[in-house]
Amino acid sequence: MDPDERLEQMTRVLREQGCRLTPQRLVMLKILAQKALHPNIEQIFERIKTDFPTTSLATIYKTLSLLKDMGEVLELNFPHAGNRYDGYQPYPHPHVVCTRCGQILDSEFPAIAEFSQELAKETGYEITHHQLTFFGLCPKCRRQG
Amino acid sequence: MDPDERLEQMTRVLREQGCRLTPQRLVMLKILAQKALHPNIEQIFERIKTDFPTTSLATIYKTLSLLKDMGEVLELNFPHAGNRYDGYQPYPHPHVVCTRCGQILDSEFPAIAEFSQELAKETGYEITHHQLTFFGLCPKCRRQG
DNA sequence: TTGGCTGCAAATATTTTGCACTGGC
DNA sequence: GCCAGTGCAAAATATTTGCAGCCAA
Repeated sequence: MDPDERLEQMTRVLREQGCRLTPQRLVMLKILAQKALHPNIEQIFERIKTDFPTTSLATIYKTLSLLKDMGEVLELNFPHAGNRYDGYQPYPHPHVVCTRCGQILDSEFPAIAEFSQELAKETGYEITHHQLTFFGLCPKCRRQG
Repeated sequence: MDPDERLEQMTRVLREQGCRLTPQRLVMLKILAQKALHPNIEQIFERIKTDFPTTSLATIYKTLSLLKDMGEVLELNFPHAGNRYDGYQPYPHPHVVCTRCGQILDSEFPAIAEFSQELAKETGYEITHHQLTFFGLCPKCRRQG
């Protein structure tokens, strides 16, 4: 899917849920719909402030929380790179994180879905989602010692 | 391995690294060496305070940081259950977390080691560790709606 | 004996909350 | 015009740092 398509999809869902599409939110959705960006709160904040200088962090937090609850944004918890957000692929998929520079790659590992089902059967848990992250050094940071 | 064995192992490593084994640390190691406990900072703090009421959180944080750096404790980052710590199995392994009550199960998924190597080859990353977590409801919380 | 460890307090960092005002629908 | 959304400030959390005194080795 194209990021523009995804943006349109997100705006549609927001409207359908009876949420308002403020200009601030539109900028935010544009950022989140980008492919392979994985921005953190601060990056979203800085970007929105270029268009709307009075925007507050609280608004970012509130809207992210809304989008998370609607399943339109995936929150990624990376101890080395802070929380990141992905609205382009808002479903679980593996990530590779550079613990030095914070670069993030997307990946996929189909076998995990099957394992998740086995695990649910084994443990009696109702498993709703998962998070798989690989940590290490990206090629660039490896070269820099 | 037995938790007692693991405890002995941890104390040995600490000594070998030239670190001091204070009574506070011994209590802390005993907690961390337990199997399937996965305590958070607060739980460690409360437990140590029963023996040493003047213990401060800063000490807990400092010692945990030390143990993490030595690879003797694994830090688990769970958005729903706060950071947890595992000194019994201080190497990556999957966890199943109940998002309601915070219960945590250990698991294992051997296929992931192979995938990690493939990923390293594919991406050029030097992958050092990973974290795989499944989120959902435990049997008990499922029954409670 | 002594340098790492502890504990207190203060500084940081991060996220949440309350509330009056604003503007999308 | 209504009420969800915004923005400011303050509060609540979470983690780190500095330093004086203590004690395990």
